[in-house]
Amino acid sequence: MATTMREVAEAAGVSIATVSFVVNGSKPVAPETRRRIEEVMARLGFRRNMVGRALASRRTRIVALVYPAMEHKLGGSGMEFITSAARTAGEAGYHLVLWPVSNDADELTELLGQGLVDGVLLMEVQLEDARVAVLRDTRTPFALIGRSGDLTGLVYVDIDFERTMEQAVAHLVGLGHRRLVLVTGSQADASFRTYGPYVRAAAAYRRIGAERGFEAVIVECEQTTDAGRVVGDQILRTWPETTAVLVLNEFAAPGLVSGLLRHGMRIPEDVSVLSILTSAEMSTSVDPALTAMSSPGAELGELGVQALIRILEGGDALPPSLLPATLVPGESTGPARRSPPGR
Amino acid sequence: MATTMREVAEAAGVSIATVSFVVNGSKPVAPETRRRIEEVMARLGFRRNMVGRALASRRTRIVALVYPAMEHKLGGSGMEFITSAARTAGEAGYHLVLWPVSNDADELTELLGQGLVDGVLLMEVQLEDARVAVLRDTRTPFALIGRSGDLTGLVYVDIDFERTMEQAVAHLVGLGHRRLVLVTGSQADASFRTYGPYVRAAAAYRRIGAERGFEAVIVECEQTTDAGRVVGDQILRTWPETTAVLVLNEFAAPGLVSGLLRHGMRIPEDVSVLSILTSAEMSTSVDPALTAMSSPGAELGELGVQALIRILEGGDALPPSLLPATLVPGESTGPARRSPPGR
DNA sequence: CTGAAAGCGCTTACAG
DNA sequence: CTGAAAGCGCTTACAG
Repeated sequence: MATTMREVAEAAGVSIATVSFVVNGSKPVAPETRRRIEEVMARLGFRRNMVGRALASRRTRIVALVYPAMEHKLGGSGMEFITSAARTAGEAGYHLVLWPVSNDADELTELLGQGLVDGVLLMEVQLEDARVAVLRDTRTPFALIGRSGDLTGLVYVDIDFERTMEQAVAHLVGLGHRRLVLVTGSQADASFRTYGPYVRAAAAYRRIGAERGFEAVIVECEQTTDAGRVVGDQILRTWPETTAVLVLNEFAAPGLVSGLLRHGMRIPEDVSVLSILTSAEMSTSVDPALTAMSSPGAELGELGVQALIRILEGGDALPPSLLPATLVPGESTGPARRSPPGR
Repeated sequence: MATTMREVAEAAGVSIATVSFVVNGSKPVAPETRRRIEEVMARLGFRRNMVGRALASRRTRIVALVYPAMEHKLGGSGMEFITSAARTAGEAGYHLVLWPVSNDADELTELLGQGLVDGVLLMEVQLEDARVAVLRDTRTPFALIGRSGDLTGLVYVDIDFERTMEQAVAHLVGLGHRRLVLVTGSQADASFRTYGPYVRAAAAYRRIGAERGFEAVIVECEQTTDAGRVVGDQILRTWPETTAVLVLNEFAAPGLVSGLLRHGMRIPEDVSVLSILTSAEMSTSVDPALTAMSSPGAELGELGVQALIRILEGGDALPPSLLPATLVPGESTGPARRSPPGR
């Protein structure tokens, strides 16, 4: 059905090697010969078969996106991330396969053994991650989205938690807030125990608090609306002087807002809420619309794929990229109140 | 690095053909020979290389998920859908590549020409879709998620809009509602002009209205929170006797709720809201939590891949599957009010 | 600048 | 039941 290189070669009266040279630009070819070959290729609608090419060149130009099957910590920006990764791969002549795997290292080993992919983009990396060991042992080129504990020799892109938290705090402090609470995700669940984002954001927050001289209050909370409501409660009872809450927990943020509203708090007049690493859909679905530090999902996907392909093409490794989230104004933050909230 | 079949054959003292027979179970092999080969394979950690296999068998066992790059009509259940599709493929020994393409048919033609995939799962199909023509012309096996206009000879899975709308209406009518409004997505945008879900849901709704003897009021609305608020307004002004609203527009639903609340309506005491084809995250992020007809995202992904693989393996085509959404109780629907809403 | 040839790792008629 | 051989569609030293 599809035209092969051999057919092109015959029709152009050359060897298939020569056709290969013009297709790949891998060796100089006489202008007239090249013209003839190109004309034939266009006429026959030739496209080089990726499988033959892969077998001969020992490079499939396929990369795998490996992520935990069960969870969707990616949150609302998941599709954005994945689409961006796939498009970036496509633009570089690569393809992206999806490998939603269990945490079990064996499944990844099995998949790698099939020889289908040249490299792996590993997501949702935990501070200790068995999959990183598998990739190293099998000498599979890989890049991380997010960071594991030992960064020696690793290529990764991640969110810049330092700058993200700094901007978040600066936004609130600029509005006069001094009494803040940070709500992160729960790490009670084993798979979250060493989940980088919470750990790093909390660390950055503590540092900033120390520098600016405020107490860094941090509360953990499950990734659900209900848990968000409960935390709203808890904050009002335990730290009644709080004027602003930062939430790094996309699925709890709406609950936190409605929890505060139900207690008669006005947002942002009585309490400001700033949601960190949130998708636009989630931010605007809440009333009042959340002011948010918007997740750089698409950029992470693009940079991650670029970093991986760079390794595959033998270039110098890209330096680690850290991307801050960007502040997207909403209606949930405003000037700090001067006195205790009125009822 | 990786062990090849030839190495296994040598170590076991047989031909590579025989190794192939035991790996594939494609021909009977003497028990003792088989045992020896299996022992060697285990010892050397042999895994059959997919690329060599693909080239020789003329089947890559890779399928592509083709979807429009720019839009994310999948909404909140997008990741769920894609993950389910990838896992189902994996369980059948296939891989799933992601092809976010423009609506431009050329890009798809180009990708198909590379010979990388055995078949295509086509998403977000419009009632008239150029990509379907490309797939037919290139004789690429494919299955649809959603239906295009001409269904002759097509394999597809889709949401069962008839049953979904019937259940939705039955839920509300059971609560005493008789004055309903259906809010769908806007079709002003060209790419939505012939977007199946809106067309089919509206048609089903009209039929049900006619059967049950109520007026089928339908309003279109952009896919944003703000547009949802405006529509809330419009409904209260134009059809003040409305006691329940059905929304087939995930991103407008939160706005519709807050719009109604801002006008002093109580939900569900004054007006019930039932959100159709919504993700759990979106439903629970709203206060009050939305009663919803939950999108069968994961099931669609699974069935779509199964239908496609069935074609690839030469089995009888699966009959079209239509999956209804399932009612997930929330707090946004309740008994119809008896009199005009109080202020 | 161009070609003949080996080879990538498998599958699959064809013989025996 | 097993093997020798051709071949899938390319790439890539190696010669010339």
